[in-house]
Amino acid sequence: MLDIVPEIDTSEALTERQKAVLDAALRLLVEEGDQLTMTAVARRASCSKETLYKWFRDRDGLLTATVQWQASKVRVAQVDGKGLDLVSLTASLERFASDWLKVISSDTSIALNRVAVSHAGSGKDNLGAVVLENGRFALAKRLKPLLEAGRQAGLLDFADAETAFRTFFGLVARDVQIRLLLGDRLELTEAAIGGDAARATQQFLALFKSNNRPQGL
Amino acid sequence: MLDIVPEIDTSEALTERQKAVLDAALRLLVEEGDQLTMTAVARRASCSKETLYKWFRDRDGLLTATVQWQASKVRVAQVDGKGLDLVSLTASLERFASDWLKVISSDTSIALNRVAVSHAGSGKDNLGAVVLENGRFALAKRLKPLLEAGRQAGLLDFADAETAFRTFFGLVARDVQIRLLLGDRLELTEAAIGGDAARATQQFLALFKSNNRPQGL
DNA sequence: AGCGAACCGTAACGTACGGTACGGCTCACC
DNA sequence: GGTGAGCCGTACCGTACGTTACGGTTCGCT
Repeated sequence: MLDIVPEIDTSEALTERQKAVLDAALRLLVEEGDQLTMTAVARRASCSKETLYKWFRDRDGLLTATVQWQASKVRVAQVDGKGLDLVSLTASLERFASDWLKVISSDTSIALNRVAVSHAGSGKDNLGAVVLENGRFALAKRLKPLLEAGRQAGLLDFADAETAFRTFFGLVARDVQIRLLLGDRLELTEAAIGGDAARATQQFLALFKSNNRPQGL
Repeated sequence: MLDIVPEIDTSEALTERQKAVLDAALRLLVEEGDQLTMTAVARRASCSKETLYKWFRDRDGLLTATVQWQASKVRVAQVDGKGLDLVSLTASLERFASDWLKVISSDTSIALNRVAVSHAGSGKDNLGAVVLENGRFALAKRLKPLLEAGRQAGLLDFADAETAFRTFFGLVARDVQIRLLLGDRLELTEAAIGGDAARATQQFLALFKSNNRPQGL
């Protein structure tokens, strides 16, 4: 009995019950690491495996839905470029840096990235793409308008917003994400994150501030 | 029949046959992704599973030995700080950056990091620690003397070598490693790597060159 | 030549897990 | 009150894989 299974509605239209199931999957993923078996999810969510398969088609569908459900909950600040000056630009950049560090150092992000990395190693890479789309690329989409606004306002000087973004990304994240993914203990206190965000922002401005461009670039 | 199994000699004293087995495991890991089953390794290496278990105790031991075997083959350039001037410092930094980009973008590194990340998610994190030790921390151990020499020579100005290293790391790697681990196609040509290494080095020097320190740091 | 250790090939075992089937319960709707 | 859809709990199936066991073969050593 082969049936044409409709595409899972990956972005929205989740019932409250389904959200609760995905929350349970999320909690399980964070707590138990890779032990995200269908049986465990069903038990944790107090639902049947049959329901999981009906709602999410298969294990991959459940994982994808879980990642997207988490992504829909995490939204970093969005800013507009109205009346931008150096002070507000600096504050916005620091905010972005701080938000991003908080995200990538959260247990949830670590767990989701781990499962996505594992998944990317085994053929179909949809999960990794979803994580990237909702993580690094979503951040770029939100940060680039700010960078462009900074350039329009004559505060920043760069040739390519993508390149500028990647430099900012590197200055902020450094070795944090890979170390956390590899299991390195590296607790980031609120204060440490604030300091790192300020440092990365100052370094970024030092490299890209208008009329203050360092030689050799 | 319980036997006291001696600790696996994790660093050296591998017979040629054992090295050949680890090479086979490495090739399999790169080609087949996470399908590194004991059966597949035995078949690929033309040895018996019994031998695998005798030599490496269990699957974790085999993975660990494989990682260390690969690490023993990859050695980035080491430099000494004799007669250091800005030109040679720049060249050395570029060399480090280029080597590191080549390493993290290699199929082998990606495969090993993937399996280590997966492993870190499931309890015992030894593999992740081994990868970090032979990757990011080994790089730091080799780069820091150069940075210190640069400071001694009055070329660089920084308070903490670790912090300076992490900034360099961020400027070089940016989002490359996480994107590759998550399955993003991102082929780095030889030329692109060279350009990135030069850019990262210039940015690093702009931030840390002596008497040229940007304001706000 | 004879012996024993090491190793190969393969079969077998136990278990874990993805996926399916089914009986029973709840509840909205007629 | 009847009915049917949706869901829970659980048993079940097939398979993949880690690990062990074992017979046969090679090979160095005496």
